[in-house]
Order: sequence, then structure tokens, then C-alpha cells
Amino acid sequence: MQNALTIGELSARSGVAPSALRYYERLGLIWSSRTGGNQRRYERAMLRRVAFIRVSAQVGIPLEEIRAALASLGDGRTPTKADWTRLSRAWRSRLDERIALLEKVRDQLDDCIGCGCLSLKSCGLYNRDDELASKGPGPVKLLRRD
Amino acid sequence: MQNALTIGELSARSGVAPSALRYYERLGLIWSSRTGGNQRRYERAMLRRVAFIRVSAQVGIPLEEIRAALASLGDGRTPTKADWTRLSRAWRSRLDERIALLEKVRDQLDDCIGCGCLSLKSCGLYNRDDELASKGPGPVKLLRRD
DNA sequence: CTGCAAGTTGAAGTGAACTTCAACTCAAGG
DNA sequence: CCTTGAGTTGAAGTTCACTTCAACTTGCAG
Repeated sequence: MQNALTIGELSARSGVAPSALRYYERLGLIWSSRTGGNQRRYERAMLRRVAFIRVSAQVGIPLEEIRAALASLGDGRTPTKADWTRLSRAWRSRLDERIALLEKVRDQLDDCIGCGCLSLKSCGLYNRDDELASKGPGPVKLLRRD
Repeated sequence: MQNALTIGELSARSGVAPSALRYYERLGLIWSSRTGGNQRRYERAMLRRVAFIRVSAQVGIPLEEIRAALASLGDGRTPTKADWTRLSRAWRSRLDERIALLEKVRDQLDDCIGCGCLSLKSCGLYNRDDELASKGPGPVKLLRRD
């Protein structure tokens, strides 16, 4: 068991395509050292970092924001436990928000099932529109953080 | 209070840009009748449909899938209460899955905060990779339905 | 009737997140 | 050594979900 992973190994273990890993590297989300023959070698810790990136991206956070968050962990070095804890907590509140949003949508949908949604005023999903309209133009802001 | 909305009115009340509404119409997600002068007029019921589309899209469901789901509601006509109930239930389980996923990620992140995540074996987020790797190659499947 | 905001079209542009391609070079087993 | 699968690059292509543009036409308030 060595501790340097090739891009293929990192890809296999993270489930992220090699092309995507190179892309992440170009964007500065991950990094590698190089062999004499110019091939990438990743520290095993990069696996954790890639997992974090994927999970965050799937939650809808843009790569640039993820990059910024990770960059706040001391530049280039493997994060310390304290760094990781801090970042995890921040991300957790992000997840909590997202979960709360989905639960709200779900509950509104439940109301809709009840009300039939064709008649009316009392439907949350229906009335939500006017609420949103009153908050100004542009795409619906459900996902936005200010 | 008439019951036909111009594209501008539908836009204002749904919070979706007119260009996006035309785009949805091209994709067959919504439809309109036309005035003598070829301007779109939307039934008020379209407001509910647009709300449904937006909420679904924000939950990460691609427009084409939303279109397909809506198409299952009897073609072109305003859905009956039964149609709507059926669709809502299906969508609800979709939301439930998504919520469950996020909760799982959150809990794993909590474990990570605890374990420091640098030491290793015991971290859910970390070990998840190998789990994924064992399920074959390709991008992480967290969001996929088979 | 006129003025002008609001609407129309098809085509092209945008940005995010990747993937694909061509044309190589590297590394490791037999 | 040699073959072959894995890796390298920059540039271009792809998909999704829209937006922008240019060149018009409509509809309604005054």
C-alpha cells in the first residue's frame, strides 16, 4: 500500500472521472505532485477532499465557492483537524438550510394534495407565487443566500 | 380581473423571466393561446404549473423529466384533481429521497467533525468513496434514480 | 391617433461543469 | 526490450438552462 494515487486510482476510488479531476485541478480545487515522467500523483488525503467537493457540488454549491471554502483551509496544505472542523460546521448549516427548503417544498406539496390545488386560494404552492412576485423580479430565489 | 395572463404578468407573478417562459413553452412544459396580434395569453392555471416546474427544477430534476411527468397528466388539458394528486404523491417520494440523501450527508459530516477526519478509517464521508468505487466507475451516483 | 412599453421571432451568446479529441509519452508485466 | 494500457496537453465540443440581440409588431393610456 503506497500513499500516492495515480489519477486512475483516485478516479476509481472517488467515482469521479479522470477528466473531471484534471478539471478540478485546473480550477485549483485539488492539486498533485508529478513523477519524473510528468504524471500526477495524489496524496491519499486528496480522496477526502474530492469526496467533499462532490458532496458539496451535489448539494448545489458552485465549484468556485467550494474552491474558496477549501482555500480558507490554509493554502495547499492538508487541513488540520481544527480547519476541518470549522469548515464542516459552516457546511453543515448550508446543508441544514437546503434540507429545510426541501421540507418546506414537500409540505407545500402535501397541502396541494389535500386541497386539490385547482380550486384555490388556500394552496401554499399556489400562493407562494404572489409572495415571490412581491419580493421583486428575477428568477425564484428559493436557493439563494444573500 | 380577467383570466388570461400576458407573458409579462405570468412572469411577474411566477418570478420566472419572460425569456424562460418562452423557453419552457418551446420545450413543451407550458403552452398558451394567442391573441389576434399573435401575443401569448396564459390561463391562470398556468401559474400553478410554472410554480411546480420551478420547484422541481430547483430540487435538481431536469426540465425534460418534469415535462414527461407533466405530460402524463392528460395531454394539454388542465389536470384534474386526481391527476394532480397522483403527480404530487410521486413527486413527494422524490423529495423524500432527496431529503434523506442530504440528511445522510449531513450526518456523515457530523461524524467527520467528531473524528477529525484526518485519522481515518472511522469516517463515513471518507469510507463512502470505497463503497462507491465498488459499485463501478462513472460519476458519483448519489442523485441518480435507476 | 399617436407614442411607447410590452410582445414577437429565430439565431446567437453565456456560463457552469465537464467530456472528447488528437497526438503524443510513460510505466510496468512478460 | 517491447508492447500496451494509462497518462499528458491544449483546444474544441457538449449539455443544460437560459439570456441577449436585432428587427420588427401590438395594445392601450392619454
